[in-house]
Amino acid sequence: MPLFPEVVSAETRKKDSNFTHGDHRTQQSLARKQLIAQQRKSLPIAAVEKRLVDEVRKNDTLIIVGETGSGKTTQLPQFLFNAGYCADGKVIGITQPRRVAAVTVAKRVAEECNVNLGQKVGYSIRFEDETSSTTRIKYMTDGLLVREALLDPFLSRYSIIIVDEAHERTVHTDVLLGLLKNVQHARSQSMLKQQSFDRLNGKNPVISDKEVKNQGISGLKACQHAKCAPLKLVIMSASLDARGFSEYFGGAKAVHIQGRQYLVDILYTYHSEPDYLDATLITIFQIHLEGGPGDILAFLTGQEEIESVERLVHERARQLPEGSQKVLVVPIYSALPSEQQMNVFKPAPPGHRKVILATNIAETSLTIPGIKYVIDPGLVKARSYNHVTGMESLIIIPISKAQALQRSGRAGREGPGKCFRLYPESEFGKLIDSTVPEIKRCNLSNVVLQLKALGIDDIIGFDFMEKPSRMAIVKSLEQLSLLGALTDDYKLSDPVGLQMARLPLDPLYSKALIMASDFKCLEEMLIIVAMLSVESIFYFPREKLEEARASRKSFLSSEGDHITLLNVYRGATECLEKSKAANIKEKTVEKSLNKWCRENFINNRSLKHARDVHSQIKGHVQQMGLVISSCGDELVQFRRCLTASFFLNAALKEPDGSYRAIASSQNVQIHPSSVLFRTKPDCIIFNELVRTNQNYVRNLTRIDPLWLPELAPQYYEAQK
DNA sequence: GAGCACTGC
Repeated sequence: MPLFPEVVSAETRKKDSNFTHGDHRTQQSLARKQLIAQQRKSLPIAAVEKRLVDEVRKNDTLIIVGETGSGKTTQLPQFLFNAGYCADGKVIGITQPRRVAAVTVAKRVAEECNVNLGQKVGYSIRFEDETSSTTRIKYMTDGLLVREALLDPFLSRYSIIIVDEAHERTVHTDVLLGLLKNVQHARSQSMLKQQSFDRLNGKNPVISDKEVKNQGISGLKACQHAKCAPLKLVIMSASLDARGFSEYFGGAKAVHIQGRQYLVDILYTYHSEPDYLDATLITIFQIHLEGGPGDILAFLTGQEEIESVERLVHERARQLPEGSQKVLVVPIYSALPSEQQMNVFKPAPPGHRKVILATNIAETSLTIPGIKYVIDPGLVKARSYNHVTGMESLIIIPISKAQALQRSGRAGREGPGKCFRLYPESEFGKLIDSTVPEIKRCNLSNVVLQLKALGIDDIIGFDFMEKPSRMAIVKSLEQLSLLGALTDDYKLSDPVGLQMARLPLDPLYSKALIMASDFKCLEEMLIIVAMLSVESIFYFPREKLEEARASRKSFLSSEGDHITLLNVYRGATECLEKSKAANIKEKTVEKSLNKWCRENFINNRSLKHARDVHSQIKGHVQQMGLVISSCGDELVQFRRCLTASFFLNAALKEPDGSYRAIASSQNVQIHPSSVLFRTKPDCIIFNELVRTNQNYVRNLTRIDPLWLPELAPQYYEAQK
């Protein structure tokens, strides 16, 4: 029996790009069209089209609870388009928490509508905009829509905004929900004003400053003249409990759509397992020896666990009786280079069972075909943030009930499956219902800065679905003040605060760019900020650790990690320029860069990302009128600039070789990944403070302690 | 001597 997932498969995507003419092709494309029509008709949501459109018409805000496979993401926007919600050139916007989802869904819907991508149906994500003036159904990431609100506070081009996967509660989703609630209110107010004004046929309606403040929206005046029709909101969630969303939107109506998911048998252990890695290993082989065909997906918490279980599986597989089915172990986690990530999609060779060892990446981000068995130890590595110390930590915690459900669902995509929970059923009852929203677990500086830029001055009074603690907000306000982004009365400062809000970066990095303009090393800082904004540039595979280390030496700077990163970026640029000069095709240029990455143990995905960030940010700073100059070999100048920018993150060496972070008085160690791990200079500036097994600082540069009072007197003079 | 997962006009 076929299963039609909401997101198109890789095979479907391939067919998109291969579209050509010709008789055979025409026949194929006709068959494909029929298949699509058939698939659409058989989706659970197809039966309730009229009812859904009616509910949207009747309710300003509608909550849709849709299970996996209901087809809500691809179908609802088309229903609403057909119901006339794009009249007058208005757009239906659908937000997704992830880029790939926005792209693949948009491609699928364009195909279903039989249009080229970027025409009626398009998508917009960071670095990629596949939309045009004719786009009416627009898929995008939620973060992008928040950014868009900075330019158009009323989101005036949208008639409807659909927030998909709202149950994931990313920071962006939560900020967006608050923002949309404001915009919806403001737009219905503006409509009322407009209507009463039309009746009175007098002058322009006037809205007082007080009202602007009440609505917490800047630029309301700008919208007075343009007729802003009311904004419809649809919040889509996969969690079974819609109450939270409904309450937040003033008792909004919630409807439920059935999904299409095969039955998954849930099995629990009798007792708690003290060693979940060993339990995972035992279960893998129990399934392998006793279970029917089908691949196994085991959820582990990180790279280290995955690598160690991988070794253990290999060892034990050797002891399997002669002639029994073999095991193919495939690891997958975010930091793994993309070529190796792709291995999870390859089917196992004949006579093999595939065992996938994954982090949370396989919970929502990747859908791996062929999974029949899921092993779930019930744990996850999660980020938490201490607002008092500014310390981030990665801790292993129990998952939520919602996560357990999501994980087990991975076994029922293509047929009935089994999920082995490595804990007793009584433990399941003790799990929290859903994961704590990210907004309660992260540094809020960026959120606060963006809200300020949107004209919302009272952050503590802002109507978040779940309010972050007062302390968290106050700390962020303090940090932004220290960076000069806020005035004495906590308003956004001009130009520094405004410029910082415009840059899609951590506020600290935005400030560093502004500083670098004064220090005449903006060229270097652009590179550093881009490199610091991405994950793990260096790749250290366990089996080639020594080679990888030797390779990093060629980029190493004794001044620290920042200049080492600078050297890597320049090395890559040099490689690109060389192959460009050789006048070869663009594809070959890319290939030679990938080869360079492989040879130098650089993660090519991270480097590509850094290059994208670099070019985007460079565009922004140029627009802002900052001068991009280089300090050349005067790297002291650059290190002084790092000091002036990151003065809040300085640490001094203690007699025992550990460090004391000056601002928070915490005892920290240099992270072993730093090039200064052995050198241990007297005074350093760092970018990250992370607690794992110990308190670690990462991404550091050696500085002269005397630079601190000289370059950040506002902080270090007051400290004395 | 060590790196959950996402994301940004």
